[in-house]
Amino acid sequence: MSSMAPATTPSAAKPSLRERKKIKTRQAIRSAAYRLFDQQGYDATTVEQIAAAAEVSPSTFFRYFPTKEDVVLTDEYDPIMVEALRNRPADEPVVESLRQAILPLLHEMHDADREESLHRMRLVQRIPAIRARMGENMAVSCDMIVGALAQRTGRSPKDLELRVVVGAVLGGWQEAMLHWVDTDGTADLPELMDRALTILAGEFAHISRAS
Amino acid sequence: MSSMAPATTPSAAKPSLRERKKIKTRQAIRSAAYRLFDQQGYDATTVEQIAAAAEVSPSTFFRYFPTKEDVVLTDEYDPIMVEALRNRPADEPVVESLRQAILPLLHEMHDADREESLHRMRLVQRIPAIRARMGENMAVSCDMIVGALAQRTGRSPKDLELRVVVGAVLGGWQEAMLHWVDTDGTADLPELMDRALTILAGEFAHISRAS
DNA sequence: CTCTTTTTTGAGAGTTACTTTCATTTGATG
DNA sequence: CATCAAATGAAAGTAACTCTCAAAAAAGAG
Repeated sequence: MSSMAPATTPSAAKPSLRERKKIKTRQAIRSAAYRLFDQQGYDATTVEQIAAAAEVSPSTFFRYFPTKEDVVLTDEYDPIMVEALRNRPADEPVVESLRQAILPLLHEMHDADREESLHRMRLVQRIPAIRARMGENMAVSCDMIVGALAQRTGRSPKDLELRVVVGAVLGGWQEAMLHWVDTDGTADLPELMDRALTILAGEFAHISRAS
Repeated sequence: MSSMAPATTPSAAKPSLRERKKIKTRQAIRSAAYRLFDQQGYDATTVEQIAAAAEVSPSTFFRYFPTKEDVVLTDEYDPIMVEALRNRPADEPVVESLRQAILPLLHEMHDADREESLHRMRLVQRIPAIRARMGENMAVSCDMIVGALAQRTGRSPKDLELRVVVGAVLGGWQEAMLHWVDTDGTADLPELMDRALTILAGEFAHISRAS
């Protein structure tokens, strides 16, 4: 999902020297950026400063991150999520599949990167530009998830039901994450998300049709 | 909600000459912008071109629209929505209040501005920068709606249930609108949204707890 | 109508994110 | 070592957005 974690080396096999250098540079840029964001704020920090602090040229910065926002929002979980969704039984209800795909991800994130995730979500909450990009990532994730589910269930990717359900779950998810930030990360994130889904079940159960 | 319509003169009483001029300028800029977007695409159109086509200076452009994206995304419906939510009975279920507040808005939009809404949503769908801003507006709307509902029901604005439900409804709403664009606006938007809510009710009804 | 006050506008210069190009370096490979 | 491909840096360019200040236009009072 949007704005999760910056990949804790996803099972590296045998990185060549070049790869290792690339990874190191990437992380050097990122941590320099976070340091500066903390010191002077996001907007007040220019890309040139980040590049200088990481000891690379500005052009190198943009080679690693297409935009300044991408330093914060790099989503490495979408493919995992799509894969998880593909492997669910074809006749499982959509929401249940989503739950089963999301919760393990949250657990992994919670165990491995809690501090950094919190840091990142705080920026998402505070900086409009980042919130905006988060929204875009959301839309992209939504498309991918809908695509995966459509394929699995043989429906069209334009199917109203699919899209609405996925959109709703992601919308609820985002709010759950923001709530988590509001509590300063004291709550248990996966448990929070589980609760969120239960809430939705309770709320929507009474709706039929009206107008 | 985010990215709806550019206000069809919301019950104008007696605009002074100054006001009238302002409105005219605003619309001149907007229609010039839409014309150019159609001709050359959004990204290829610079603010200077828009200003020139509308016969104002670039500085004037930015006085009317803080960013280029705001030409497309100007939300005049949030206050109406909040007002509608305040006037609902205090013990009404949250989702029902949302439905009752949203549907009339969609009807109004559908009757008054269908063509322009469609035009706008097409840009939302196609242009990443606009989609991003749409996401941000979404978040802002979400906050406002949560705030209104929190006040009405005496809950905290940080209340998990409230936030998750509102987030989910807005997420579903957005997808419904995008679906509407996919059908080229042939569907009836309010009916679509009503259907979306019904779908959610059906989907979430089966969830309880697991893990 | 005239003078004063306030608002709107335009011109221009400045900042910064982001792009593009090209020459140089540096790690990989036979 | 020699050759090839990839990573880097320097530098110039674009366009969105900001800021300042002075001119023009409207509102209001005498």
